[in-house]
Order: sequence, then C-alpha cells, then structure tokens
Amino acid sequence: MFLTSHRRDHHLANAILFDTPETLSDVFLRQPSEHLAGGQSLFFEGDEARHVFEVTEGSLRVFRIIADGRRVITGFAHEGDVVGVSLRSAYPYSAEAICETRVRRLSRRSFDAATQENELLRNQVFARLCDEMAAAQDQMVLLSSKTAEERLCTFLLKHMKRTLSKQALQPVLDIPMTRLDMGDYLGLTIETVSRMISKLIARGVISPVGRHAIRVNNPSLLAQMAGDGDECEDQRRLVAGGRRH
Amino acid sequence: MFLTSHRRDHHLANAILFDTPETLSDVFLRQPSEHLAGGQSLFFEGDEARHVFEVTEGSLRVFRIIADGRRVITGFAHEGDVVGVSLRSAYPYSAEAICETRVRRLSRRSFDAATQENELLRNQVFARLCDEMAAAQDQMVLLSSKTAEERLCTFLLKHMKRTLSKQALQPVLDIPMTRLDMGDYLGLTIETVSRMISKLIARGVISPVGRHAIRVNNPSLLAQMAGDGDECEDQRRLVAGGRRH
DNA sequence: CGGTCTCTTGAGTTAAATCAAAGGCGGTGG
DNA sequence: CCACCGCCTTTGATTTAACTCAAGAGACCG
Repeated sequence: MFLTSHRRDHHLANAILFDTPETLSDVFLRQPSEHLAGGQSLFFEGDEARHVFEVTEGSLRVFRIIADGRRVITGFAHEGDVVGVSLRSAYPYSAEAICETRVRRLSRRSFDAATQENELLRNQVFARLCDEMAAAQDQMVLLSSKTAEERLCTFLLKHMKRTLSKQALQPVLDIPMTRLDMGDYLGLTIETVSRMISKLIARGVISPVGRHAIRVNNPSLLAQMAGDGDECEDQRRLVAGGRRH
Repeated sequence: MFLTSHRRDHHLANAILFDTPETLSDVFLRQPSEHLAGGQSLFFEGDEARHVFEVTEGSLRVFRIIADGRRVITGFAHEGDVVGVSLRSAYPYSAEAICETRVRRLSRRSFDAATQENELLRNQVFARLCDEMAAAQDQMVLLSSKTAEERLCTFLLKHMKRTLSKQALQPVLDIPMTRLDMGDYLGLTIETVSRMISKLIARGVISPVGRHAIRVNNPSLLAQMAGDGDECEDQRRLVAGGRRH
C-alpha cells in the first residue's frame, strides 16, 4: 500500500507539531532523511514489513515480479507519498528509486501507534487508502479497456495534473521513469510506448525536451485522447450497449 | 470500496453483540435485510454515498461504465462483504445484484460512528481495505500481463478458494455471473471467455454442470494454468529479464 | 572515443477482438 | 404439454492492435 498526499499545507510551525502531529508528514519530520540513488531498492516484496516510508524528494516505482520474471508496476510514489502501509507482516510489493530520491523512515510500531491514538492522522490514512483504491480502480479500467494511445495519454495527463499543482502553468513535464517503467505500468511493451510517444509528437500534441521531459502543447487534446470522456453523469444510468469486450 | 470478509466466526450469541459489536457483521445485525432480484441495482456511480451495505446472501457486481458505454467490473461482492465504504460524498462505482441477493443497509453516519469509536471494528475496516488493495493489485497483474487462459483459470481458482472454505471439498463450483460479467471483469470479450471455457472442458480440467456451475476435475492443473507460478520467493530478487512487455 | 544502455523505427507474427451465424435453455402462452 | 420467442452461449471466419524480432540511432560514461 502506498498513500498519495493530495495537499501538504504546513499551516503551523513544525516545531510545534513534533508532539502533536496534525498531518501524516509531521509524523515523519523528526526522522533523518535517507538518500537513494536511481535504481536502488528500498525494500523487496516478501521482506518483513518493519518500516513505513515517506518520500520527501524524487520518485519510487512500486512493483511485483511475476512468475515468468516479468515486472508489473502497480504505481509510482512521489514527494509526499507514504509507502509500506499494510497489515500483513511482509511487504506485498517491492519499491525502488527511479532517480535520486530521499525518504524518511518510521518503524511500523511508531506509525501504528501515532495513527491509532490520533484521530486526525487516522482519518488521513483512511482517506489516502480510499484515494489509492480509487486510483487502483482507474488503473483497472485503463488496463482492461483502453488502447495503447489512450493509456499513454492518461499517464501523461495524470502526471501533468500532479506536477501542475506545484509548478504553476509550466507546460514542461518531467518524466523521470524510463520507457520500460511506463510499459510495465501501462501494460505495454517499450516499443509500443515509444511508438505512441512518437505519434503524439508527430501530431504536435507534445514536444520532446530531452529524454525525460516533454512539453505539452495541447493539453485539452491530450485529455480528449485519454478517452475518459467527460465523465458524463447522465450516460451512466443508461445501460449502453457499447462493444469492445 | 468494498470490503471482503475472510472469516466470520460468530463466537458469541448475537444478542450480546448488539451493543458491543465485535465484528463488522455485528454492526449490521439489527438492520432488516433487503431483497434484490437478479439485475437489480443497489446504487449508481455518482449517487450520494449515504449508505453502506453488507451482503448477507447472493452476489453483487461492482462496476463502472466508461466513456464509450463499455462496462468494467472492478470486483464482485459476496456473502459477508461490505460495499459502499468511502470518504467521498459520491459512490465511485455502481453496484448491482447478479442473482437473488439480500443486503443489510446502514447509514454512513452510523457506520462511521461505530468504526470511529470502536478500535476493534476500525482495525477490521482497515484490514479489509488492505486486503482489497492487495486484490486490486492482483487484478492489475492479471489485466496487464496474463493471457486469456490464465485470466479465466485465475478467476475460477479464486472463486473455488472462496467457496471451498464453506462448502468443504465439494468440487462443484457455482458461477452465478454470466459470460459477459466474466468478460467485463477479466478484460475479455464473451466470445473469448466462452472459447477458454470450452478449451478447459476439452482438456478435462473442468466439466460443465448446467450454465452457471462447473465441476473442477483437476484443481492443481487449474492452478498451474493460472500462471501465478509458485510465488517462488527466491526469483523475486533476481531482476530476471523475462520478455512480454 | 569506444562501449553500453536506452530509445526509436521497421517488418512480420499472433492473441484476442470483431463480425457472423447457429445452437441451447428458459419462460410464456396457447 | 408443446410451440414459440428471446436471451445467453458457443463456434467459426476474418481482422487488427499490440507483441516479437531485428537493426540502427542517440545519449551517457568512463
């Protein structure tokens, strides 16, 4: 389980918060931040789940290796996200730094204690779990019924929304992960990912800015191509007979 | 969000539990059970999330209708499962009875109150959320990297495990859902689902028992065909270079 | 500046989707 | 009780989107 922070507003001086944490991040504030080089593992699937981590800088990929050796990335954790939350004794997935990354570590005991006693924190954990669940369902929709093009556009759009909130209206989007990461996340091969990126570039929707960044020229077209429709509420009640499985 | 019960042991007389619920089911015990005919909707995606439901009999499909009218089933809820748990004001999915089904309804206020004040219940909700999250990740693995055959076998196996626990060693497995339901859950068309079922029958792995039940002749072969390997721990640490996206 | 790794592009293959049609089961009414 | 109708399911033929295989291009590093 990894928990995505939607907003992290530090209203109050951190010093005050050490003893009465108001946000999940506050709980981690006392911990020293640890550095991970790109590609370095934080923990492996099956390891005893002794710690919970907050990402303070950089990004992690969260994945499983399946029977035949293939990798399935179930999500990415970015600044402010918490990874390793679970009730099981072992981590159900591995986590690895995509790029230079910093995390704060907290023992599960401490984390559990903090969230058990503090209703505010508890609700935040619950809220994040719910959001993560919703994200997982979105991903299921993507994997079970979107085309390669729609998957890529959805991915870019999601990362745009995440970055946009902090980087104002800057249209240059950092993509720290490799094509392989994207492929393993989107259920596609690197070749298909590459082809779809080329297609978007050819159509002028995006422009390449080195290998790990793009400029989004036409966000609304990108959104349209992501195939989420307008989430048109009315249509939901009709049991529309659209085909394609 | 819907929560799966792993075990529902009523150690104590229910009467005693009314005031001090020990399990999530106990919270629903006072509520009258409502009947749903097959195909009947419990709630729609986007509806205001006023209630939480416990399935006491039968099964529900939990799904979303996407932009082009297609349906994606994100899960099924069976006896003992709780559906509708979320923090959002609106349900993020629809829920519909697959067959004759009974549910107990609880207002979100009551449910939240009960779980806020009772640590035991709260932990159960948390545990179920974690399990559901793990199931969602399994489903992502299935959708992003399993073949049609593996998907079907995984599906049958999962339902076998669920049913087995209560119906002893009886190898006849009820499949209340239609081929369309299976397809929308597994990311396949009804034709492909049907073909894969025929293939399993031809190979003698299963035998048809009417339309909505099968006999599993060779559970271990079925497990092998599900493609989950032996979850061999050692292989996990090797960054094996298996192909297929 | 050579080596390695990542990415791109092209050509051919394939698993599953689509299109099409027939078969079986269940319900309804004569 | 049987005939008919509608729905779900099965099976077959064809198409297609994405995968696989292959080779070349660009980036990064010692």
